[in-house]
Amino acid sequence: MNQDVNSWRGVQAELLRRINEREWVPGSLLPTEAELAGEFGCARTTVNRAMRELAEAGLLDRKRRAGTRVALHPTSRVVLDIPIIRQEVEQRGARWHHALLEQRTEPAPTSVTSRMDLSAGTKMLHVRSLHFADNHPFLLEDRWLNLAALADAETVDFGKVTSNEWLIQNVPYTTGDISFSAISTDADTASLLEAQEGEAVFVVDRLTWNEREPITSVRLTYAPGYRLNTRV
Amino acid sequence: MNQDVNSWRGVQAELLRRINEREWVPGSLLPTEAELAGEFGCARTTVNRAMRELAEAGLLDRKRRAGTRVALHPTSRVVLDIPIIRQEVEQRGARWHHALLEQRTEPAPTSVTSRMDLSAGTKMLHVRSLHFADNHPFLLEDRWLNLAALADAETVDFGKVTSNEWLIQNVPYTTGDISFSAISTDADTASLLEAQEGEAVFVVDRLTWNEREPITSVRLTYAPGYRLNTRV
DNA sequence: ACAGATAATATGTGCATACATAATCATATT
DNA sequence: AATATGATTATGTATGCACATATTATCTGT
Repeated sequence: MNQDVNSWRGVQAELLRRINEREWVPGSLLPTEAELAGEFGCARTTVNRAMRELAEAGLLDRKRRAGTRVALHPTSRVVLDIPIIRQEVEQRGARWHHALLEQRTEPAPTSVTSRMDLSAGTKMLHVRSLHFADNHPFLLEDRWLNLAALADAETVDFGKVTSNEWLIQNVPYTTGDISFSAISTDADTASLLEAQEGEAVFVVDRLTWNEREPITSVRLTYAPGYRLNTRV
Repeated sequence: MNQDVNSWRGVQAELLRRINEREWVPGSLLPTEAELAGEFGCARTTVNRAMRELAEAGLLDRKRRAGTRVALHPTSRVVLDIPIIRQEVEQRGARWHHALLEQRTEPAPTSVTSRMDLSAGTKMLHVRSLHFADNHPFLLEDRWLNLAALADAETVDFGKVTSNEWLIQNVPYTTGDISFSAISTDADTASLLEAQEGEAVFVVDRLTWNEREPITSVRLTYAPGYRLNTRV
């Protein structure tokens, strides 16, 4: 009974079929929930649930009173699961370890303070560490922690706990901006990652904050050849 | 009345608060839906919806009879909206156009055929085109189309319709693998993108197939400086 | 003590109903 | 013609109820 038309999964499957097989072309108006419920012999609630999820997935556009239409530009929505680094390495079947390069309170560069909306020259906790997969450099983590939000951070030894894991354990709910890009390595980064200077590397910049204030800004510079994979 | 405790959003907000403020620590067992419904003075259905979405988001683990627990390893889940290129350019407030560089049926290189699970040397339709934002090169699209799946494709003029838009209009449901990486430009690509040879660029490789067969393999090489942004 | 049957229970889902809300349409007013 | 007003309607959500399903706990016989 898992795919019956009177289950919401069944209804959803049938709606999907009609969308994919162009029975309902992009932009066209669908029957109302009530009509579909009649056709499928189920409750409107069931149709609603099926359609709601398709709308959340971006396949349908719904408006009260105006009805439901097949989305014109189905921007495919990709879900990336961002694991913590240790997991990412171990998932590849490699042994993980990390080395703390630097842990020091110092004035942050303006590139960091401006992004975090703090005044220039604010002293922050700067943590740099290198993560390894099977003893090869995997990525360089360069992090700035906002001491105004994380007073305890100064007493932690990030050689024992990674800053990432410490944050997950100790900081309540956060939101964040993430951006992915490609850069050429500078000499320092290249030597740490066993890369050649100027080689292209994949970079993730992440800015995290809670309800009231910025928490941390981090740049993850992956060793050459790294690929971030996902499936639609 | 949007955040009342007897609306599912209100319930969800309250549950989130308790999770974030560690009233319910990771791994701990939550009260049952019925109990929470009693506490909040709402129907179990309402609590169910609130909790269901938190479970989908990975914050809760739910099992029948066993109850609901706060997830131990909240792998943050990022949603990337991948728009079609034209939209992406226009969203930045730039004028978009594109130029077809090449459209030719030819044997595909093994790097393509192997990924698509086709025999080496299969003839495919090769389409290369350059997308512009305000007359500056934005990205290079290098696409291979499986003619066995897309017989009509050979008759299309991809100078008029982009291959991307043509595929969306003409190919039913597809799934795909996407991978993001950083590479150094070769001489040819660099000149097309007005980049310097060897400069780091952001690359998206995408492989698409339907139920039975591979459809297309495409590499999008962005001009230097491109960033892919999202929010958690 | 152990395996297997049986009961208990928390979540998962469907339904009928009711009312809320936002967009649209039709009508009346200036 | 432009604008305000109210009716209409499709979706959004809450509720009480019923039953399905997966899992755990308990009981039973050997």
